[in-house]
Amino acid sequence: MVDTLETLAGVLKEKGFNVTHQRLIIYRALMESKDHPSAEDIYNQVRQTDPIISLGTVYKSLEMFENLGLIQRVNTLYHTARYDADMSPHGHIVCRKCERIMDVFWKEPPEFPLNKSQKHGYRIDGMSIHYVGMCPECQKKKP
Amino acid sequence: MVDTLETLAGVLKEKGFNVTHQRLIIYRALMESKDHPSAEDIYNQVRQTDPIISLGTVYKSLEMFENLGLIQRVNTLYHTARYDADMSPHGHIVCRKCERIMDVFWKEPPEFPLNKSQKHGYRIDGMSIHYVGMCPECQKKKP
DNA sequence: ATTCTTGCAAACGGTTTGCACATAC
DNA sequence: GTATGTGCAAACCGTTTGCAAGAAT
Repeated sequence: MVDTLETLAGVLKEKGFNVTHQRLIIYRALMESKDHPSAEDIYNQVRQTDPIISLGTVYKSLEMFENLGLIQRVNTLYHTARYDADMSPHGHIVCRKCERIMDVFWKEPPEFPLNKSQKHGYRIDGMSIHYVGMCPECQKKKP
Repeated sequence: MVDTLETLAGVLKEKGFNVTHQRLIIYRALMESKDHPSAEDIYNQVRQTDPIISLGTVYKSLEMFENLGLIQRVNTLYHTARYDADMSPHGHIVCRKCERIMDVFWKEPPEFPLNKSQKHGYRIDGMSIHYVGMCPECQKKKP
């Protein structure tokens, strides 16, 4: 996560990309969100202040931020991609019913280094830990 | 993973589902595959012996097997769902370029019990560990 | 002035759905 | 004979793409 929008602007400039109003508000919406929103969630959020922004722009900006390593997509088993501006090491718990996602933090983030044979020749760039379960609200509902 | 197709038939009967030719060959195709195929991969495989099977049936059967806990969907960040008949605890390495998936086994499969505050009230049903990287073939290609 | 970016709308692709016919039991 | 499952095709929906108009530098 970039600490401030000024830092985002710095990264964009440094890489030769323009600093646009849309990129700033999209990044801010994700940074201020705590519930791992989808592209459409972000779109609905930013539309409140910029009613003519397009969903396509949201997708293009999110893809760019991800390529720059500023945000991550969260791994779920479901149809819709979810995003997270928090790049510190942490896991996720996903509700199998409503797909709500919560963060899991550890005092010491777990590490699972792989040995040579486990790597199968891959270069490893990252690791994620992911729990599946049911959130408190969905546990109360009838099946 | 169910050891044999006879066991699959047993599970289906026990739950009140019919044992059909299609379900048997779909499960077998997945069980015998080592590369975490997509629904369409499985469809192309079973079509070789049963040319009039439909892709819809493949999807419906896979969903049923997943609900019965006989197979799992593999967590990738990409558009297409991938399936695995191996239900023993293991992780996956996914190539960010070609999306090839390899298994990761440990002598002692890692466990990460969560404490009360980490669970956020969720009931936890499972955990998965997931590496992102680049496979040997894609490392050789130019970007 | 030039390059990059946006908004729009159509296209795309994996998945789901509805239903008449077929199959398992 | 009845309930369940299949094949087919259309619908669905999140995402991507192409391009003319607009904004950033």
